[in-house]
Amino acid sequence: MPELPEVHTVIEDLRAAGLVGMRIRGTVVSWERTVGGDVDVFSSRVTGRRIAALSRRGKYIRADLSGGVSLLVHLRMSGRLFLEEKTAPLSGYERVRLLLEEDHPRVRNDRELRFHDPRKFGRMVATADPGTILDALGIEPLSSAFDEAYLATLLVGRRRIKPLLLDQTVIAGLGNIYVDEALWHARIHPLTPASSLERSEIAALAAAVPLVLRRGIRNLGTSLGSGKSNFYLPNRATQARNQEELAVFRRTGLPCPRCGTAIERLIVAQRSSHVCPSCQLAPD
DNA sequence: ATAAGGCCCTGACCGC
DNA sequence: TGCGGTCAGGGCCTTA
Repeated sequence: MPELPEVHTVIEDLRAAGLVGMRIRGTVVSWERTVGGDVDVFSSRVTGRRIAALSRRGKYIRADLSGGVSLLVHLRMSGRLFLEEKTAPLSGYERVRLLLEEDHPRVRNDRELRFHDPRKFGRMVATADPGTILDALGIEPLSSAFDEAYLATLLVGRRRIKPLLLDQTVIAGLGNIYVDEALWHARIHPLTPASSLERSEIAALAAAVPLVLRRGIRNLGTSLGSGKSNFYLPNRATQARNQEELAVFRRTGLPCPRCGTAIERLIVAQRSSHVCPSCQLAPD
């Protein structure tokens, strides 16, 4: 599911639900690998600590806990976070549950943060040194430092543009959806060598990336798949509506919103990619 | 640095 | 209904 806009939405949901300020009074881990393999170490690092702040870095959710510990959550393909009453029924897909209590105004301990993850790819890591993980990430594409000049420096000597944009150590937060959308906006084919982009194309891409991300955030994320049993919904599932504004992603055979040509699908870096063959000309 | 392929996992969906 | 193949929004690892 989640790329930058979806992770952003999840964090906003948790903040609005009152997660910041709550204290972790215990854990229930039912899939050890989610927490890095050692349940006791994980539990002892987080138990008793207060959630002091929530933030995002790339596709990571970062919860800073009291005592200098940070909890890093990566949702990968199917992870979701729910702040729920402890009496709410379990789905069977909860891999980690953080039992919570509220300090104020009077102590309640009837809620828990549930990490729901059918495919078990997600991770929840407790560490005193989050920089070890987060410092490896590239630039935040919504920061003011991400501009045409900076993007140009990332492209020098590099090969195909799409794998470059998906590389989290280069730019942090883009995934398959928003890369395809940004390339369509900039009229760049995903196989184009990054080092061959012209100045005008770099400028277009530098504008398209934040454009598609901000639109995604405004729309509360993209929710794909159909029907009731969609595993890939962000928390505000019923409100996510960016899928209605996608130009090319998973729109194979449908008309390009700009020129009407049928959208085509191809594989780039083992990921499905979607292009308008008229707007995005393939390299030689 | 780059690219391919395997792997981690489960569920939805489609054709037979 | 069952079975097998394909696909999935991510990322890590190994091999050329």
